[in-house]
Amino acid sequence: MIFSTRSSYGLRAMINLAKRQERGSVALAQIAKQEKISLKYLERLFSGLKKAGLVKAELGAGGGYKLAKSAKKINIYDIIKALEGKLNPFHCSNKNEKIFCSSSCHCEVAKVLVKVEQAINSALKKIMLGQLL
Amino acid sequence: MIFSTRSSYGLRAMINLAKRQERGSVALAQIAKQEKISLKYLERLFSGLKKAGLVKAELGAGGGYKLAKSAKKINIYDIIKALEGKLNPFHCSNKNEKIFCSSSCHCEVAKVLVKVEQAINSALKKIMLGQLL
DNA sequence: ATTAATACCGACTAAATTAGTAGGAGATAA
DNA sequence: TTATCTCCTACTAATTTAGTCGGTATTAAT
Repeated sequence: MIFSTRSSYGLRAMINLAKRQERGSVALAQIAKQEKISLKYLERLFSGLKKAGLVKAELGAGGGYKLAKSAKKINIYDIIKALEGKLNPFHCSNKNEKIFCSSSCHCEVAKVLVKVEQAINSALKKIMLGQLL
Repeated sequence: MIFSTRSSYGLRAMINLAKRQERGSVALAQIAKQEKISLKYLERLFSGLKKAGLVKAELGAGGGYKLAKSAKKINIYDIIKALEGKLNPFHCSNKNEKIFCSSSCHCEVAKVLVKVEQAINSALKKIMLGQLL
């Protein structure tokens, strides 16, 4: 049971970006090089971060990404959610349900699941990007 | 980011077992049938649960499994750990490390990771199998 | 205008993990 | 002796994750 590398890659990239955001937008190629992450893969991760409204892009030469708001106001929960897509920690134990259950399901296992989900979410929501710099 | 189906299957099976443990040991075939889980797959899950000291097996005809101790004293954390093998929520962001980092790593990402790990673990440790019956 | 640097996009492939199957061997109660 | 169990190892299938490929659109600088 783990977050995928998307989370560590994306978090590292966001930290990298946040550290340098005064100097205007930063090209992904630079971050990719520094953090030793595949550029193409980073591009895809940032597409998600942009959709989530966490970063803004500037197109063209000299362009790049910058944080959409102050690092102090960016929640780690939002970053990881944008990167992972979903944060529900369990498969629904009802095999017919292809979706992940959480509050919608009322089996015994769901009782555990809900607690874990709440614990993860509240832990993540307490941490702001700014605290990690 | 999810627990694998091992956790839901295993938890359901343990709950099933706990509910019937007065009547002596229960054959996995029964649980598999009731919970609609592949017997062969359940066997493998229970092998882990047995190694972790959570259940005891009785061999031969009329045999089966029973809880190694009272359901009230069995921690959900221990069950899930036995089922999943590992509970570290992140890949180490240091690509050279093939292992999962947690307290051993001191990068910025690890700060997040440690909090999440603690949150999950303490949430799981608060729940006993007996509470889910 | 042209060029170089950049984000953006979709389709594909490779690798890893998870889920599940197959075919038994060994133990024990009936 | 037989049927019912756990237990074990090796395999295959399915799914997810990681990463590549090849390009388009946009913009700044020359």
